[in-house]
Amino acid sequence: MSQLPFTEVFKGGKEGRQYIFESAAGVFTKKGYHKTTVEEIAAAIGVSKGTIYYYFKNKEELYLAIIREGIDLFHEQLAKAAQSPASPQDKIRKLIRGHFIFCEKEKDLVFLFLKELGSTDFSREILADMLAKCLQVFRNVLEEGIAKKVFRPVNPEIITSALFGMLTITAFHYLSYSRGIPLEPASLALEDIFFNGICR
Amino acid sequence: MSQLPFTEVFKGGKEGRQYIFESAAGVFTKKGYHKTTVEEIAAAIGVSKGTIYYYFKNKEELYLAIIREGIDLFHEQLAKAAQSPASPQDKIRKLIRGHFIFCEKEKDLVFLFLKELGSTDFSREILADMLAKCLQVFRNVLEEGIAKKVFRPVNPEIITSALFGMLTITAFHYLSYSRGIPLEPASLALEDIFFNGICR
Amino acid sequence: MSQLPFTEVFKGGKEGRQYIFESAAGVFTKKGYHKTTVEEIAAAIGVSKGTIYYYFKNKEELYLAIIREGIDLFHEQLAKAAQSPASPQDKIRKLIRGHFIFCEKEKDLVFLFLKELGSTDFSREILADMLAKCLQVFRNVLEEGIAKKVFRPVNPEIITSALFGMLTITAFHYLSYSRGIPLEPASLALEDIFFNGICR
Amino acid sequence: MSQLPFTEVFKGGKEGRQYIFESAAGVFTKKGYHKTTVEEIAAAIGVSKGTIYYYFKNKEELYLAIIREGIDLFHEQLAKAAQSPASPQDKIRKLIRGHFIFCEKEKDLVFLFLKELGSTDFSREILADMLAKCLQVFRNVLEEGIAKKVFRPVNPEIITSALFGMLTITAFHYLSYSRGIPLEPASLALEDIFFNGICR
DNA sequence: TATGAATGAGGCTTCATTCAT
DNA sequence: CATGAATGAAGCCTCATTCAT
Repeated sequence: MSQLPFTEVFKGGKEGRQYIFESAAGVFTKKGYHKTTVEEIAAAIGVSKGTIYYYFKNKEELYLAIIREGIDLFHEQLAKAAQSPASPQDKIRKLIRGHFIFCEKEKDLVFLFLKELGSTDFSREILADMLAKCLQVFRNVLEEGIAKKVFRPVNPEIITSALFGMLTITAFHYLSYSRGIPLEPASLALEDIFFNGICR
Repeated sequence: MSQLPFTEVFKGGKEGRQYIFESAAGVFTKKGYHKTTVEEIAAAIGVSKGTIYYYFKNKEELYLAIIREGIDLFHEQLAKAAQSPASPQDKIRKLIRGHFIFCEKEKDLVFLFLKELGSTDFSREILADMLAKCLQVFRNVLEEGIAKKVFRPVNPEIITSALFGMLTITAFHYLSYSRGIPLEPASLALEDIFFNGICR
Repeated sequence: MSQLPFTEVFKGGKEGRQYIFESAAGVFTKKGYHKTTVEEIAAAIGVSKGTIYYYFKNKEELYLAIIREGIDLFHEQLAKAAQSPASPQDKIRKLIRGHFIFCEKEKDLVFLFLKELGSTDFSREILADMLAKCLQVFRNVLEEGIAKKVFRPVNPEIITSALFGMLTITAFHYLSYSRGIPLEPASLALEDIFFNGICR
Repeated sequence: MSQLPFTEVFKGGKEGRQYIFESAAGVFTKKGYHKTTVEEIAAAIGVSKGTIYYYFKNKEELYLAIIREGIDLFHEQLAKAAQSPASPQDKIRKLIRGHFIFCEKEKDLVFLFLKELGSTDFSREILADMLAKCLQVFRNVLEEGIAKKVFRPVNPEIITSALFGMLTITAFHYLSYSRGIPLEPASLALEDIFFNGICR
């Protein structure tokens, strides 16, 4: 049974619900929500179908729990990058690298997120969470830089989503072709553009 | 650009095409691929279920046709913006506005695209199409600007996806909260950042 | 495929819904609601499971339709007996015989009704219908007799349910042991008791 | 009369028995046999699911035990009413009141009985018990009255079920609309009809 | 004696797809 | 060209029952 990287975050006895939770994530990310059957999840974990329903109300609840957990993990990584007592620029640099590293490591999860972004199914409020929580980390750094006058007084909402979009889509661009993200060149290029712009 | 088979049946020409988009695409977007039934699509278009299968091999082909058609439409808009005999900077400006205008107008399609981006289902090669065709428009302008030395010699692949991501995620950010995109402020802000960067 | 007697009431082409309706009744009455599977119904009719759902929203709707129809049939029989231009006593006599005849002929249906009487499942309002509509027929005759002073001025609500109970439970008593109802003796005995009482 | 195995566990004796009735029987009655889960019963009683299976072979046996116990309780009440050294008429009067009082007090059980009456499931022989044991009480009184020539020489089988039906359905009529049974008026009315008939 | 985690058979329902008309 | 009745495979979920502790 494959373990997703991000499952490492759960330490201690993998009892019941937790155990299912982690294993199911792998299956869901590999095949997507609809193509994954509860039977497959059960088989992958090595328990019976009934056991899934003993711990989770239904397939959807299990799925949402995984999404939510993944977002928390992502947020955690970003927050860590932004917490250092560095300059705003350096924080941005760390966020860029942290973002790429997370995307590379949790590729499956990232695809899952992207799918949910456009979803009208049920996880729209999850999306709100994600944009709210994770974008906020970027925004805080931006606003700090503006306050410290190292950044120009831009509209923080717009520029936050712009920065986040640069990173996300670039990461996705590489990942979707199963190429690795060229961590240093890409990070440097995006820093450069974001800080200095493309014009001479 | 391919015409959907029964486009002409309904009012003919452009109108028929619009008709299809506003019905089938709308339904798919509102409920997602899996939650949308062929029956609903048929009802939305105003034909019977059998008719769908008369023109399309199956649900998936219909869906892909819509995606493809939407991408074509998007590409068309971008290409138009890039064709003008303007400076690279002005072309970028036009692309930014064109991107936002399209996203605002074809909101449903945009959500559909996003959903597909993360898909493991079947439309991965569609995604390739999209990124290839549409990103190429941006890339051509970038490379033109670099060649003309109005832009710095950046890595075109990375910066193209960065620019595209800025636009896409910003548009999505506004649309997902059902706010309209603030066309002029957002366009100006993104131009400014992309051209000049955030640092003083 | 067995035909319930009461299905004779439906003349004309047994199309779709009607056809399923009638055949399903037989299966339901033989095994009861819960022990009857949709698969069995489909098999009994000779159609596929999907066809059931093409015509009925779900198992329950199919069942309720059958119950409702049966009650209507019962009410119809009673109403006919009460419509004759006879004396109240004669109408009572006819109602008694009509009740017994119906119970004998539609034994399966009667058991179905009884089961529903005590049900808390979903058909409680059906029960209300039944008691309201069918008891009303008895009550009208009673009140007519009271008005014409051939009956004593009893409480119509109580005596109606009493008369109805005499008939129903007596019929049930015989049917539940798979004995036929002794039509004439039983009818005469109940008439006699109801009209004259047991005391000398 | 059998004691439910774990009756004594809970408060012991009569109270324990009441406890069982008010919990298990109550749950069964509120939701019906099939819609009641063993888990709910266990929760209502305040034990774990396993405990149910420690004392009862399966759900059905538990259910039948409750039915049987209820019938015993009912029979007990009737027998008490019929044991007094009163006249046959007075015994009938007492049976009528006893019947109503029981129905009012054990409303849940009565609904349960009614449901079983129409059942094709498994408790058909329970029904036989009930009709046999309880009807016999009425019948004994009737035959005593006939022998003593205070009642006319009617067919005891038919008239027993008739009397029983009058009471049962009238009680049910009131209970099913959640109205209380009007004890005195209803008792008097049924006595009157049963003794004297409706005709002048 | 009591528990509750685990099971797995079985039921209901959905819906993409076909095909005779 | 167009229909819509009919299908049946496939999936989700329930819940009575078991058993190790």
